[in-house]
Amino acid sequence: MTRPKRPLVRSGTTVEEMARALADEIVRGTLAPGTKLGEGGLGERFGVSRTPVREALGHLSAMGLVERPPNRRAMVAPITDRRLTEMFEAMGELEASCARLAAARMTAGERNALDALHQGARALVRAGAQEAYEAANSRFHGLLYEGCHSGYLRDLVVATRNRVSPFRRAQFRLPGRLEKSWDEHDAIVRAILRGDSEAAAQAVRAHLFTVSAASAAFVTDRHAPPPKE
Amino acid sequence: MTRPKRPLVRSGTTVEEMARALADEIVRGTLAPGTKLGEGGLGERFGVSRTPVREALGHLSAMGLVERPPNRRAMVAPITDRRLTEMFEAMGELEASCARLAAARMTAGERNALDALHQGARALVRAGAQEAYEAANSRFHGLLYEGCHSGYLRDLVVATRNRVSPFRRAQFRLPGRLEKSWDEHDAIVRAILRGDSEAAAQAVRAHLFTVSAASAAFVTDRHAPPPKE
DNA sequence: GATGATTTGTACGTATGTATA
DNA sequence: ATATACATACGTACAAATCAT
Repeated sequence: MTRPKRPLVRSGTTVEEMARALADEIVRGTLAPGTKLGEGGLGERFGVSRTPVREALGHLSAMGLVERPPNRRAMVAPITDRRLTEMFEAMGELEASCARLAAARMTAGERNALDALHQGARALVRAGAQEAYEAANSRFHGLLYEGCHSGYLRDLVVATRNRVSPFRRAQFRLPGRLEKSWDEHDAIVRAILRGDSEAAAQAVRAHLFTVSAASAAFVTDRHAPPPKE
Repeated sequence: MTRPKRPLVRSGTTVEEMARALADEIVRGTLAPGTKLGEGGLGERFGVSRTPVREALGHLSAMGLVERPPNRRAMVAPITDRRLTEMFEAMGELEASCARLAAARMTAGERNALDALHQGARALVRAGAQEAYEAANSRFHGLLYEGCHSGYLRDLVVATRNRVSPFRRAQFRLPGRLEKSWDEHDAIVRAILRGDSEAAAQAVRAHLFTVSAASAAFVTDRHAPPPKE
């Protein structure tokens, strides 16, 4: 919690650092939706004045991660159940688009990398290595995003993924989820390897649908957003 | 119970006003990509100090409409040909997703409104009313975005549309473009009215593909982004 | 409902970094 | 290559709005 002075080796500007740090905490779930973010408090915490804090909040607000009502404290964007459902759905559509394009465009090297990663994950499933599988899962989807060879589409899907990520973290704790996830990935990989765009898109939609359902099982406790400070 | 102390005319804070105004000019093409936006100049123009200007620029930057290199003047985001192609492609995918969902979810009223608008536009095509058709075209696509009943997906597609809009303005000036556009819309409407999701998605992709090609014909004069001011 | 304490919105000053003659 | 001009990054000051009592 002690961030006394600013490190002289700055990767970018102070604002970017803060925005990244905060975005990270929001995405990781450390900062729960609804948490209020006073400018003064943040400034103290990061050892800067309110000006850069405000700018960072501006970025996060434009990213949709925080809400900023005029003259009131900013807060981590609370998400209604309806909005969350919509985001999962959009996520499915976006990833399906990625997969459709990836099936047609991936290089041989990319296809091999995808398959290798996927086959390697089989061992993690058998071992029940939840953490490791989660990481492999992230890389798997990342390869899909890159495979579509469209930076813009990748940006959209990554942004959406970040916004739903606090809610999908726990899904792998459901019994049997690892095995099912691997099987679903398998259908995706097969379709892509044989270059079947429509099948790939369809498989991804099916996969994301179950992810959405599994995640929803962990989000039963949100209704109206009561300010939880 | 509602007692807004502040006149609602002032639709938000100064920053929001400026951000909207600038975004509008960028989207309309009044501010060409590459145009440099000095903080001092903008502040003078809007009659405010640099602080709110900076915040507005932060918003626009996060939206991707302006680029903000550290310690240098901000500029209207220059777009490479590659990026533009990617955005048109993503636009097609997003609208196709909207259409797929719309075909399954639109209410009877929404279907009627879509069909009515479309049939009405036939007269505009015959009259060669370019301006009017362009407006009808906007409403047509807007109805698709609403018809998917997903606010999040709508936001994504609208944001993308705004970013490519400076480049698609001129497409209707191509000879025969109005007729072709109407025919393509017709395929979309028919698929939606009969509830055929896949056909609707496919028709939209085809439509956007030709829009992209028609627009590209007007964007032959951009290569590397030479600072143009 | 009125009043004092917080917090935000905006202005402006200074230091530092970048481009340019 | 050096110096000059200029634009940005951040800090501080104060008014207006909000909230808590």
